[in-house]
Amino acid sequence: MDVKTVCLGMLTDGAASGYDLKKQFESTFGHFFSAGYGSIYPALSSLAADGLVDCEEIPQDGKPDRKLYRITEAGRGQLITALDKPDPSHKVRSEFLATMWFAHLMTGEQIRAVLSNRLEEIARYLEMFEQLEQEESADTPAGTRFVCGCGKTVMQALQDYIESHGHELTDDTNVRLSAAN
Amino acid sequence: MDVKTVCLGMLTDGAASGYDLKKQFESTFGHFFSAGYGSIYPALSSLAADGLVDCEEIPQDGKPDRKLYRITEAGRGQLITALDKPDPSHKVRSEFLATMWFAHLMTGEQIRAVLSNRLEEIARYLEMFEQLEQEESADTPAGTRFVCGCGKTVMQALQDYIESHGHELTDDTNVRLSAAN
DNA sequence: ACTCACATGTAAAGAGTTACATGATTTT
DNA sequence: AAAATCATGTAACTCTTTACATGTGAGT
Repeated sequence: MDVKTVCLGMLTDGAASGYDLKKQFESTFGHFFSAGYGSIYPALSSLAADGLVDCEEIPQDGKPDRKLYRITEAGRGQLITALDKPDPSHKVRSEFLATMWFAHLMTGEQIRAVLSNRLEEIARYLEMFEQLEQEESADTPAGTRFVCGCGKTVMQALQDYIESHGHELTDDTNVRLSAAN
Repeated sequence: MDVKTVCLGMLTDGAASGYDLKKQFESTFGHFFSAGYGSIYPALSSLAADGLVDCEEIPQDGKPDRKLYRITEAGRGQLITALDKPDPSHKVRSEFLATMWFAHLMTGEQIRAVLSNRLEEIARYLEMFEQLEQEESADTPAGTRFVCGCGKTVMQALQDYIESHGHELTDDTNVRLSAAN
């Protein structure tokens, strides 16, 4: 599943512009799938060229025309086909964990900085999840609840782990540093 | 931090070949940083060209010469510089979660297949973590323990969440399907 | 007989990120 | 006065993935 397919899926929620989709990539999708304008705009153009979405141009003054995209029947069919894969990937690419793997080559100060920055980002995500939960209503799709629930659970587990085991990294480094001096 | 830097870091553990590094990418690093031969071999060549690693060619019969790489002092310096970033990224790209977001467009059968495949992969990782824990000794670096601990904790949280909330996805779909028929 | 492990590498293709280019309106 | 929001898009660059290319030896 690429950016094109995710955009197509987002449009099942209603018509939207590339700018609108970007906001969704930053908020709700942010913790598991990111995309920038450089992927989104070409994706929408390509979907339109394939007849999977329709585009309505809405003139505006002072800004470029707003392009409102709507999924077509063909697009819906294509999306349902794309969703029919029994083993979708789930990939993590973490410079954070790679860095921590080599913690013995760092100073305690460096490690603490990395850890505290990570905790800050986790806290930002957790705040977002809590806000999303408050906005939830009876017609919030089960998929949305599930994915946000996964995100919240995983972030909390990570937060707990860093808070309870992070010190082991700096303790060890300090031992090594004092032994070396 | 790219594949080159991670390879450099792996070599602080002792000399290794590209083939050896690949095995480490598949096992211990597998859950947070992956790389194939197509990235590893060019990375090692490039590191050697920059004098960050030395290469010793060991003739073998029937197989290509084994190329044993060792990190140099320059390489160690470069690695320590690369590690000095206070905010390393931690990115997830999950087709799995994207698929589940759109669960209302899928059948209960499709959803159950996706969920059970995900649980199987999680179980494989958890088995690996347990085996690694048994192999741990007093001189296992703190970084290794920490990263594996993170992985195990997060995987368990995800497993628990899927097991306790997965049915909400299929329940909802069944309601929708029977309402539609 | 077949498959797995060992062992290296290249080349093309695919995908995404970053930087650039432009510019009005609203909020701080 | 500065920064953020709205709004679109391209082009170059970086990086990874996949497919190809080759071949032995050991285990099942």
